[in-house]
Formats: sequence, C-alpha cells, structure tokens
Amino acid sequence: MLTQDRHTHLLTLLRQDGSIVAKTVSQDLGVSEDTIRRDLRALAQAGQLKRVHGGAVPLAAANAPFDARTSIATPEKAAIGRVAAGLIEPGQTVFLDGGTTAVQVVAHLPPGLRATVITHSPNVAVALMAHEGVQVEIVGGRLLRHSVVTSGAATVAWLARYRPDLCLIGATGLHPGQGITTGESEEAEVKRAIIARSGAAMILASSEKLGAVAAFEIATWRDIDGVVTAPETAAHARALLSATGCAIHA
Amino acid sequence: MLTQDRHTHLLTLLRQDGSIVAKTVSQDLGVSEDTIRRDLRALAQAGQLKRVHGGAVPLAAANAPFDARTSIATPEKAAIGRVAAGLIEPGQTVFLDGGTTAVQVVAHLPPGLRATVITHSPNVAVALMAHEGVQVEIVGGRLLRHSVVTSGAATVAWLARYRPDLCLIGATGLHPGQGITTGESEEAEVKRAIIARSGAAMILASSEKLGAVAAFEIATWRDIDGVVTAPETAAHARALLSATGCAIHA
DNA sequence: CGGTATCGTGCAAAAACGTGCAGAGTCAAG
DNA sequence: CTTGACTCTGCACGTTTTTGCACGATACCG
Repeated sequence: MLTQDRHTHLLTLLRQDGSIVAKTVSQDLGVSEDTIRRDLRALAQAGQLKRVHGGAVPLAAANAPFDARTSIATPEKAAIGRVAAGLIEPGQTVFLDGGTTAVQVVAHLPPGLRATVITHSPNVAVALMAHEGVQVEIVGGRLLRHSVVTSGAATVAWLARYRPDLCLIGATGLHPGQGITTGESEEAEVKRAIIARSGAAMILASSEKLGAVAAFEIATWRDIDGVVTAPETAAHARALLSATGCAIHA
Repeated sequence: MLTQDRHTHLLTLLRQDGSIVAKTVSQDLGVSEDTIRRDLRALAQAGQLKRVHGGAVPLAAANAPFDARTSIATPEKAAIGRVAAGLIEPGQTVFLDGGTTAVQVVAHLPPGLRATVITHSPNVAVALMAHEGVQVEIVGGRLLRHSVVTSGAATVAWLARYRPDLCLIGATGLHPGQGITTGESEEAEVKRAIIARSGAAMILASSEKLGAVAAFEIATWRDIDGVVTAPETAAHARALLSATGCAIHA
C-alpha cells in the first residue's frame, strides 16, 4: 500500500464517517499507529483535516468554499446514512430529501448501484455525480436559502409527476403523540407531497430529533413506514416510538 | 515486451487500480524495478501520471475525492466570469447556464447584489448560496452526467414559466458562418429555449471556442445580443465575428 | 489526582531511489 | 559482413525516504 493510497483512504474515511480513529485505521490497514499518525500530521499540514486526540476530524467550514455546510459529517449522521443507503434496492426509484444526512446517504451508497434518485437538493444532486449508475432527477423551484432545497408551489406541482418506490425524508421533530414535524412551512409542504406519492416513506432521525416537536406537521405515524436511526440510538427510538407501531431501522 | 507496451500497460493499470506499485508490476511483467522506475519517470515527464514513493498515482483529479466537483478554473474563465458578472444589473432576473465558466460568473458577482438567478446547474445553484441577496430558481429535470445540468423535455417545458431579462449561455463553437453550436443535442434544446425567452442573450466564449463548430446549433447570430470574452481575446473575437454584427463584451 | 491512552521524538532497519556502468540487441553506413 | 553509434536493460553502490519501536511527555477520564 502506497503512502498516497493511505492518504486518500483516510480522506475518504473522513468523508464517510465524519471522523478517524488512528488505532482502528491502523489495524484495518495493517500498519503501525505511528504511520497513521504521521499521515494525519501530513494531511493536517496540507490543510485537509484537523488532528484531534485519538485521530482526526474534518476542518471546520472555513476552508471549503463550496460544500461548507454539507461536508461536516458527524459520526451519527454518517451512521444513519449507512443504514439508509442499505435500504435502497437496485433498480428502485428513490426520493432523497435535502440536508447533511441525505448527503451522507449518498456517500454510503454501494458503488455501482443502478437506481434512479429524485431530489430537490442541489447538494445531493452534485454528490450523486460520483455514482455512475445512478440516474438523477432534480425537482425545480425556488431555492430556500437556509436549507438549500427547492420548495414552493412550483416544486410541489412538479412532484406530481413522480411515484418513487421509497422516499427518505429528514425532519426536525419526531414525537409519539405529535407526529413528524419541521420548522419551515414550505419545506413541510414538499415533504408531505412526496410522502403521499411514495410507495414507502422513511424518516431520517438523528438522536436530538427524537421526542422533539416543531411548528409544522409533515405527517402522522400512519403515513410513514419506518424511521432510520444510528445503531446507538435504536433502543431509545424503539422505546419512545413503540406506541406508534412504526418500524425502526438501525 | 516493448517499452511502448509497458507504458500503455502501466497507464491501463493506473486507470484500473488508481495506483501503481513499482515492485508488484516489475514482478508481474518479469522486468527489473529499475526498468519500471525508468518508465514511470518517462510517463511523469510526459505528464501522464504523478510519481510517488513506491510507484505512481494519477494526476490530481481522479484520485482526490474532493475536487471532482470544484473543477479547476483557468485564468481565462475567471476573466470571462468577471466581465459577465459586470453585465448583470441589480434587480434583474438572469438565466445562468451550467459549466465551469458559469461558476466563475457567480464567483465574481458583486457582493450584496440583489437579483434573481435561474439556472439548471446544481453546481451554479450551490455556488450562489454565498450571495445573500440573490434569489435562486432551479430548473428541474433529468441531470445530464457529463455536463451536470438538467435537460430533456421536462426541463424545456419548465422553462416556459420564465422570462429573464438576460441569459448567459455557454457554447462549444462560435463560428461567423455556422452560428453558435454545442456538442449535445439535449443541451442545445435547453439553451435554444431559454435564449428565445430572454430579453437579451449573451454567449460566454473562451478563446478555443472562437471559430469552432460543433454538431448541434443553438442559435444564429440574429438570435443573440452579445459575446463575452476575456479582454486578451477581445481583438481576436472582434476580427472573427465582425461580419455578424454581434457586440463583444470584454 | 492517579491511571490509561495517546502523542512526539530519536533511532535503526528496511525499502525505495538515483546514478554510473557494462552487456546485449538494433540499425545503418562502410 | 563488419564496425561503430545508439538504445534498452539489469546490476552495484551510495543516498534518501519510510516505517516500526522505545521512551519520556502530554492529554483525557473517572
């Protein structure tokens, strides 16, 4: 294994998992921890990552002019992305919501997957360019600045032409009594519209969303088919949402 | 085995595996490591690969997971971007085509500009997020992989709702007799549709496009209102396109 | 505040590198 | 056919880079 290969491997790992643990990687690659530490030192010197005790994390926003918001992947979001990516079957047509978690789903798609992905997030669309076998459809409309997805009446109208097998939706609040909610009314409309048209609807849920409630309802528990969480938070999610009869994927 | 054969073999290997280990290859081919090293030196000299300790890796692009999308901006494209950005008046609604030059237009927009930008490029849309005052509309549709813009019947149909004051369009060929052309028929349809709906249409032209002709016509000189070039190539453009009566902005 | 994991540095072995040189093969002129 | 120039290849030798280990210092965690 070349030094360069290790470097790219480390950067890929960083993008996928949101962090690097020196010890783990050294065992995976069969080299000493010293070597990994030296690599991390070099990459940090080159401004490609930030060293921390025990390993490394991505740089904080400043350096990346483009996908500043999308590239900061927390380990939990990476884990959710991995699980959600596993739910997509070859040949399916899938709607992918916007947000950092959705980008993580893309990062964990099996290489060579053949599928069709519909999205209203330009970030997700760009990330999907790395997957040769995936056909991408973008939903047009006005781009919301804070969440970087299209929305509004035109977007909802455009959605009418799709009937995806599966949709993966982000949300701000998942509450056993109050249902699934988000903080932006236009976004809520889009999410609601696509859930209604999808064969199956899954909610991408990081731990801080569990038990929370936001201002606008996206769906009730009857409307959706599953919640995707990180393995670490699965037990918590199951306990909280047991009454809803909703499946938990982790 | 001929030297030439080894060279092509090495380049093939590089494409397949993403890296070359001198020792391994020398054993596989039954030649000494010195020979492989000499080959690598020659190929590196010819700019076909990058030598590293232990072997070789592809030049920049393919290997680095990052800059696949943040494509390299040549000084000329940056210059064109600067000129084109200056053509946009506050308050206008502008259609921006895809491509690296269009991203450069965004990079040179005056900070604080208030305007509406319509685009079918997710890259351009993401780049525009840096401009608080710009409202962004994305044109939906199927995403073409090689140029990273949406196109097809749905995209053209969607365009019907816009009447921008100005459109900035990329092209592959600008020829005084053959008009403005591009190499992809679907893209040509989109460009033609938006030019027809715009108050003014400008073509973004880097020097290698001047005098060139591609397979699909976008527009005749009657249809467009100006060509944007870098200051260095303005004289050349004026000479070449004088008969068309088309304004040159530089 | 103590224990443990991680880090940095110096060092030596191993791997890879560059260079000079000689043998083998090729080719064209004589 | 011979000769000399040229190229390609492999080997030897000294240099540089990389790697793993030892040991003291430092940072996290309960």
